[in-house]
Amino acid sequence: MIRVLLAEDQAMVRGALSALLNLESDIEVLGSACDGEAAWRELQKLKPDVLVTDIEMPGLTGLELAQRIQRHELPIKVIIVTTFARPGFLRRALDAGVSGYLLKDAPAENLAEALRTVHRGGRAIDPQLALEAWSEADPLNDRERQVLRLAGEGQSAGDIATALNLSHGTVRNYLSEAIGKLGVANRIEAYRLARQKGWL
Amino acid sequence: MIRVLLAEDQAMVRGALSALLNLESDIEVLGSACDGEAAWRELQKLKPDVLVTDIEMPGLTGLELAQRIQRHELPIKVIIVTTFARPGFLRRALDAGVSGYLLKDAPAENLAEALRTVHRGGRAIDPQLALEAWSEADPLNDRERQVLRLAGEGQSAGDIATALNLSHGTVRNYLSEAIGKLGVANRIEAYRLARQKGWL
DNA sequence: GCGCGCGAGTGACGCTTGTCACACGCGATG
DNA sequence: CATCGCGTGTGACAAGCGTCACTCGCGCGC
Repeated sequence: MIRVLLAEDQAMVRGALSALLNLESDIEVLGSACDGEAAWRELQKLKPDVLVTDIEMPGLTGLELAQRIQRHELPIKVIIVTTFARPGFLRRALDAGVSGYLLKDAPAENLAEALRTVHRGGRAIDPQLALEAWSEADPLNDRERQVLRLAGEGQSAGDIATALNLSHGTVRNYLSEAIGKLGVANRIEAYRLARQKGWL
Repeated sequence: MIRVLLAEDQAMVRGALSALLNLESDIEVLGSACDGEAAWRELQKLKPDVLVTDIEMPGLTGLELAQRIQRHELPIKVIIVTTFARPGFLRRALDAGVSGYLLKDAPAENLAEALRTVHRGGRAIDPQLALEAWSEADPLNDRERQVLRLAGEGQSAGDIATALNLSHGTVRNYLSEAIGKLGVANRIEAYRLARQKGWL
């Protein structure tokens, strides 16, 4: 019997996934949580074999949750199930020691299958995403990331400078750098591209 | 027996919802589709009582699908199930004659309940969203919307002008209008705000 | 100690944006 | 018919943006 905890912020999807897994005779859904912190508490109480978690959740994200499990060396496998086919996310997930990474685009049967594979000690990584993940590294450095994030929220160079205690000119230099590295024409495209790749 | 067709682009969520609904003894999932066009074809073949559809799907969106059903006066109720609590979306959905509008944030039991209500001829609208929907009207006109959409993709005034067969100055006038109406400082914020409200 | 790279800042250049006042044509309304 | 509103276009201006060449200081390796 594979004992599973489910973390997913959208209640309807959570309920539906739970129904889906409970159809399997060798899988038991112990419980579910609507955010990372709740999942962390349940985790310690219920001690499941596998945690199935989304990435985007209020408060603690699925990636941070996986990191925390790794740091505490808990004997719990992690499977990430997410909407986002962002190579950067998969990379960070692997660094956090997760055993599975599936897309919500994948057929529903894959989930139970992945659970079994992981429970047996294997790994279940979306194959085409795995390729992309190693093909392209994040070219941005920390400053460029910070600046780009704020620029994407509509802040001007001046605003960003104040927020980061930099000079207005330096901010524009970083933005220019980022735009150049990403091969796009302006900050908006740069933000969109970086975000889509999961570099944020 | 309530006969249901499911339209949802994310295969895993689709499978999970299907499993969820099939647990109910009075509900039968006839089939499912992964985009709007596929749903439209299935609809005519299977003639379900109720269509449960997401909004964001490749090609034809759930809203457009609902409009099409309304125009053809098909005897099929529509329930929208979406991630987005955007007042503008609900508004457009109601204009398209849908009977239900649920958020994926809502508890999973609500879906079956909503299906029954709608099948009985009632309506199932997320209550708190219903309030917001009438509080704020979309201040943008068609041109402003088009221009803002393209601006949000990083296109310059010149690019947008070419795309819409307008002059470069006119595009800037529209953008300025939109920025003013939304009370923000630049195109990026304008895009974000409009998008969040569902005015897009 | 010297040079090197790197983070940060400066100043200048030309282009893009955001704003505004104004003009034109056209359909609706009086 | 005159007039209004509306969509569109123009021209001008200031501010912001993207780029580049250059500077300064600091830590690191040789």
